[in-house]
Amino acid sequence: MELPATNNNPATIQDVADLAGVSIATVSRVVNGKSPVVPETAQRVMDAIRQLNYVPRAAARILASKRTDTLGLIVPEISGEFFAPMLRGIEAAAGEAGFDLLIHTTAYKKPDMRRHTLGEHNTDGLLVFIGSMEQAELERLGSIGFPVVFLHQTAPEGLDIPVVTVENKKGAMLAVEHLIEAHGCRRILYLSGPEGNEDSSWRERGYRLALEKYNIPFDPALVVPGNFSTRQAAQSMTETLAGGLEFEAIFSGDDLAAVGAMSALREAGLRIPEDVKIVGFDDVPLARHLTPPLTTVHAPTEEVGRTATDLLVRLVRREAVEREILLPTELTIRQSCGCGNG
Amino acid sequence: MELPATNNNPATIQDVADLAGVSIATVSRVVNGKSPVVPETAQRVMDAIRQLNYVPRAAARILASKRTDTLGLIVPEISGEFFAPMLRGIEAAAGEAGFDLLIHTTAYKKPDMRRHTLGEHNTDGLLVFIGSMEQAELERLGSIGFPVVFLHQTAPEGLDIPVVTVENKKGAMLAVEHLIEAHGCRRILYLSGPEGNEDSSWRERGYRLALEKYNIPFDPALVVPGNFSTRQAAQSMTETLAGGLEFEAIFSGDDLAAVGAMSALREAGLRIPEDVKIVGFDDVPLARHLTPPLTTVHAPTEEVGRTATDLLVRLVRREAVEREILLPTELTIRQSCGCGNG
DNA sequence: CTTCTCTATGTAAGCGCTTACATAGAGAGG
DNA sequence: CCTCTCTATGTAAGCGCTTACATAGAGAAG
Repeated sequence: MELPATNNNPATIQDVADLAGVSIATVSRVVNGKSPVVPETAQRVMDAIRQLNYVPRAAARILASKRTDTLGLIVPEISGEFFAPMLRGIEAAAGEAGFDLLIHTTAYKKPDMRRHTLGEHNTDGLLVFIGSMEQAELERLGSIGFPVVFLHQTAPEGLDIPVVTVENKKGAMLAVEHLIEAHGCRRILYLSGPEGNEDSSWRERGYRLALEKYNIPFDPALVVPGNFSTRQAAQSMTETLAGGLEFEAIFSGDDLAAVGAMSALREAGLRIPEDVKIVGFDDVPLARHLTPPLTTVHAPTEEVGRTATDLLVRLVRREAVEREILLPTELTIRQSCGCGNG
Repeated sequence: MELPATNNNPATIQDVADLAGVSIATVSRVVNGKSPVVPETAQRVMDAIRQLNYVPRAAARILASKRTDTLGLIVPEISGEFFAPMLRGIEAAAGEAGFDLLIHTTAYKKPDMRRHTLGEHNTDGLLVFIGSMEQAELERLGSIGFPVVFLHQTAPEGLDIPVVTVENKKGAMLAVEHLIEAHGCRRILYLSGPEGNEDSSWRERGYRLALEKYNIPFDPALVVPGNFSTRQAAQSMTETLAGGLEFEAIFSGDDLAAVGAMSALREAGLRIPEDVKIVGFDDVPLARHLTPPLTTVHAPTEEVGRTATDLLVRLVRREAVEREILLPTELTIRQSCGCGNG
């Protein structure tokens, strides 16, 4: 059996050029669909490419063109439920714009060994999720004008970095107001997110504003750490319950914590929503399937990913972009708040 | 304020060499920790690197060295609950071995535009999840001896590709046997995975073997499509319930489908486990927090990711590897099967 | 039939690294 | 003191592309 290529190495642009009887510049033009190339020539080149199974080496392309056609994504951890839809949005938008995606998670990494895994040397722009990059590195990137877009986090002082997030405050207000108006709750617990988390701060602010609106005094004891984590929320709630704190409802900073809280409540023999009502935030895909189905603030997570990516792509292309995009949230009423057929 | 670099472009190895008063070869040696370099020289180079904020361009490195130090991961979709732990294992193992991770999802992609997003041109090896790569491309990679490891899927005929998966059959048997032995169930429904899915086939086989063992005739009507999807399982179950099919328990091909089934059951007014018992497969993080907590076959998903990555790294280094690794599964009993304090 | 304009293609100079090979000193041994 | 070994460093040749610039024909215009 005759082999198409004489040597055993993967074909290069030169091999293709030779086989097609053209110069490598022409091959490059055909591959990139640029400049004028006569259809016949193009066809010859394409045939040669197919015959040799030619695939352009990304590294050579990048080195020569100074573009990577790759977007970087830095997240603390790809925690399932919440992140999946966002990632889907990012993937889709990046793909449509012709960019690849390099993902890097920073959780559980020893911070000493600072190999620059993602940066200007291997991406055209970076999507940075809340709390996953050092200030110093950010400033460095900012100072060289490298395209960066934040997700769910506004830029630190002095750095002009666009951000895409959701209407946290409004969503939280809607949730808490519903608990107050529709269900007459007055002692509402807030299951907060991680210390310093911006989403959580805004949501707490919305929570407080709703209380204020109905002249319900804010009680710091009712703010319980949930850490946006099922496990930690469950533990917190168990302790809180053991402590004898009284409350009629929970507004959870996110759905994952709500799941943990529900789990703890159930174990303590409390019924939802009869004994304790609960509403979450995010509306993760799973929320509707919980028992009872979780009333929660719907956040357009996939849309956030998509929007941020579009923004980044425009930034990479040096187009003008908005400095902040707030995507709308709305209350999705199911049964955990006491509504419905439950 | 004086700027460290005269030009505004990011520093290259040449700039570092100039500043440190050495040749670029020496800088390269320092950066890669190779060959003998006198400590003083190394220190001078490191100082220069720091001063210039030098970061090696990945593309140049790859082009010159023919190594990418990057592993590719191809998955159909990063569906939350199940995939997160696996990804964590992969990320961790790749990082520890000094590799970056390029992730590519194939779901929802038009198959016509076959840009080779991941391949020998930008990775040293590929981790391929079940059903996410075309046969032809696989054969091409196989023919050039490119390192590939399969996740949850055995290699097609004739291709010598190692696979890492879990003891599906054994796990399924354990689950179904438990339902039969401990709870006296005889009419057990199997909520199957996607058509042709290997995990699902093995699990069904385990299900059948367990039935056989107890002389329970297999009833094809009891195999209901769940598609490993919460939504589709819910829909399927709703239809099945409406059809009046009788059964005492459900063995769900995976936990996500179990969630959907539970949701449908609840809506139909059926109690778990009193009216219908259910056990899942995978033991996703969420399983313990469901109502009632889901009895399920625990699969070491993170370990699968880690093991597969280790295997791939060894393959990349041209070391000998096993052709198939089966990680152990075990039954995690909670309350949805009727056990426990529920 | 020139000369001018285009347009399709070729030429060649890098892009920023790695690495085989060359080379220069410094000791060691005689 | 001269030669022989080493060892630390320098030299330079690519790696496989992109792209500015050069060039060659083919018409169009005079």
